[in-house]
Amino acid sequence: MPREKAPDKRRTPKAPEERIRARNESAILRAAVELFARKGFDGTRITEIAEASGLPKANVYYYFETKEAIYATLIERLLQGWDKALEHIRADREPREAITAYIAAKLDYSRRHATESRFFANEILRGGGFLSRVQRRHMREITHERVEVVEGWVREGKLRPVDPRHFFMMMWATTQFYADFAEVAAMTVGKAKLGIADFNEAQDAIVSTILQGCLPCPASSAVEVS
Amino acid sequence: MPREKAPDKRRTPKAPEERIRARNESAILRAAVELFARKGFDGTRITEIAEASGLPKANVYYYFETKEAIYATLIERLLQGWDKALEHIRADREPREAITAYIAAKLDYSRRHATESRFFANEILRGGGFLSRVQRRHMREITHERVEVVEGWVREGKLRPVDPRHFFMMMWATTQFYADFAEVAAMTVGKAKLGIADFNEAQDAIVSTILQGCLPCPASSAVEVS
DNA sequence: GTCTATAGGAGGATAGAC
DNA sequence: GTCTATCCTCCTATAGAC
Repeated sequence: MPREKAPDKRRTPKAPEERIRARNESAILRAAVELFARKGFDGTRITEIAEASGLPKANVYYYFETKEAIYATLIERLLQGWDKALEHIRADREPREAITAYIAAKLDYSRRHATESRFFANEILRGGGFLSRVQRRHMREITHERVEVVEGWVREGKLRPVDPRHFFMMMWATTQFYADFAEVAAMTVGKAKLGIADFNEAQDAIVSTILQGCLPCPASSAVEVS
Repeated sequence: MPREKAPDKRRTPKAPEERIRARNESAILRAAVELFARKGFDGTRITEIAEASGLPKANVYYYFETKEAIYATLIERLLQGWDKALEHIRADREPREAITAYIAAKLDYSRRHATESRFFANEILRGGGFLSRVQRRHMREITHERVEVVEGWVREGKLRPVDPRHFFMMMWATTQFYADFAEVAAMTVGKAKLGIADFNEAQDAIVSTILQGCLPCPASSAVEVS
């Protein structure tokens, strides 16, 4: 059983230099996403990223060739998680459950990944020019798939005849708001900062309004299900 | 007949220098709001504003002391129009009409003043640090007034018992989306750019879903009123 | 009111010692 | 892998001629 190459310690997944690299890269990206979210690409200085990640500026350049490279890495990363919440919208689920789960998942994302959400919002405000054609295409396709699911529900009479694309955007916009416009949301609920209780209240309000708004009326008499 | 001072021409409302000033200031502000909306405060260069407004850079400094001054002027201007759409939410109106009018007005604003909307969105993403205490206070109060109107409707049983603050934000977020995330919205409806037809479709979808979602169920059988 | 010129400083990026 | 020193560009802002 003994082998001449590395005894058996396949446990340590990486060499020490690799670990340093991983740690520093992640520190840079964490700092960068925050800054890009607040000040945009052009407004963010490499010096700021360096300071916020606790590294000298030259080290940032050691790990990432340019500012664009940092930004592109973050965009790529973001889009990898893009499909997550959408997966709840599946044709084989009942609209009520699927929609409830989707809204809950998106609100949860807004709460726990507010910075990433704002980073993306900033990129869209910028005009989305950093999104590659491939990435745009991916977004379009993934969205369209889910719109078709909603269309199916409408055809089957499981949903009132509402334009699926705009219905979809309603859920999207509403949940995103709590991340991107957190200051406004906090102001509206009358607090300095949103807490988990506020997100729960938001979820109740959104889910109940949307469900009532899109489910066919006959079923709506049983709306206050547990 | 030569007279030394201008004879009787009180017609021109302003002296010629005043007119030049008005024209140039407005050109600067128009260019600036566009750039600030896309790239944020830190990301926007005075040079760009000068180029976009067709003026030499030094002239921009002649009309506005600093970049902050331009930004502050735009913020102030924006907040003056802040209350407009909210005025539809009045206690003496029926919820159905008030909500319909509010959504229509906000969507109309999103369509016709998308840049201003995006400028504001950018400021919020920035953290809202350019809003003065007075301005924040104004926003808080004006919002709270309208939330109270919705609360009143709920108490009177004219609306289902939904948290008025979150209900309010739903309308806000949904309508704002079509300005701030116009690229995403266009992608979702499958076009290169949103047209007026898309806004009309959006309005139908949002109004019908929201009304159905918030009006008490008994009344909802008559939902397809003219 | 307009515009050229420039001061004074900050930013992105790199070279090269350690 | 780390960091100092530095190049060069570009920016905000101002001075002052026209």
